[in-house]
Amino acid sequence: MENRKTQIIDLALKLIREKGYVAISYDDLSKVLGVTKASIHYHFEKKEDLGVAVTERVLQNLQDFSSFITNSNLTVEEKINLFLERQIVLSDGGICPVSSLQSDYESLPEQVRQKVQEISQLEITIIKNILKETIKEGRAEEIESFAFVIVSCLKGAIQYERVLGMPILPQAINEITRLLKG
Amino acid sequence: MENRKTQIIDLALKLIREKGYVAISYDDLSKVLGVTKASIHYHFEKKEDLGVAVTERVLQNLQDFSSFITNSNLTVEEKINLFLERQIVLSDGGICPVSSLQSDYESLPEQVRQKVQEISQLEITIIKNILKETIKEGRAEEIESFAFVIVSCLKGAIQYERVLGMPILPQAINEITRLLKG
DNA sequence: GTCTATATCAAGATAGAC
DNA sequence: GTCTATCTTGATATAGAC
Repeated sequence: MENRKTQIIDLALKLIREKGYVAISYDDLSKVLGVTKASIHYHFEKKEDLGVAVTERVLQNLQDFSSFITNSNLTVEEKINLFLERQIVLSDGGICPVSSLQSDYESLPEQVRQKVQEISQLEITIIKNILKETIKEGRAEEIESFAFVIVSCLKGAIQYERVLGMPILPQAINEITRLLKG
Repeated sequence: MENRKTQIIDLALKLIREKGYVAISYDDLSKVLGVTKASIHYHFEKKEDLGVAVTERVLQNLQDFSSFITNSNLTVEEKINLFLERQIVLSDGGICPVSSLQSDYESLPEQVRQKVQEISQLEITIIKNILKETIKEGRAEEIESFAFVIVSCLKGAIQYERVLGMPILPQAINEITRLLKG
């Protein structure tokens, strides 16, 4: 069942955003899906295989977003807003999957690590390319630094938001928007 | 041996910054220290006890830093620089312990969670209090938002730095400093 | 493709000797 | 205070029936 495979990836992604890659088990997955552990092992022989599938999904989503932004006729402001608001969606019901995987980085299997690297790099590239349009006169290093600030800030804010139970991400986004205008 | 207890906390903190709370085991600790698992269990009966000890250490460090800043005659700029540079030290050889514990939040025992909450709150309070001095005319919400941005950004930058192997934290700090002046 | 059953291993934890 | 020994549980993983 190809659908079951998708279902497992969906659930794994959700649980990784809640508890992290290390903390989730085939038992967690099988109980929620109402199947046996062995059934999950059929679709993803090793946990590493599941990790690769999940990170490929995350990378694919990001690549799709990147293409959409690049091929769109949106203004720079609209592109930035989309990028920022995407983080709100991605943080619903957990932390950002990228942050979760970054935290577990040292414990990740090699193939999964490489995917996380690709994803992290692409996130920065996307916002860097958007910023290039807005600050045409800006020096390359300044654009890069600002891209680092934006991406880092979004990810960090989601962490504090979950722990403190306060709307920190929206406030951080407001502040970033203000800084970009001013 | 009271010294052994300290030694265990030191090592646990180091490994949590590398691999996270969930991923470390009594076996990891015992192997590095050259003692048995049972010996670690003597000092910290349950993993939760060790987690509490580690987070108490982190909280204590932060409270000491807070007192030092409050009772000092430093300028606002110097205080901010100290706060920022402290993150560089804390990120040496792993990610920030606070980020690591935040990522594992859903898997933490209740007592440890509460400590992580306290720590996260105190970090924000410290930078908020510093900012209050510099922007006397600033509205409270603006100061709060900017505090969120600074703290979130520092934590996120450390994550990207480790994954991408680039000096992202220094660049982010430069950018924050620039924003505060401009 | 999903199941039962089971193997293997590591983790958290405890009892009791020294 | 540290050890050996052991227990329990849960996790990854495999074999083979249906």
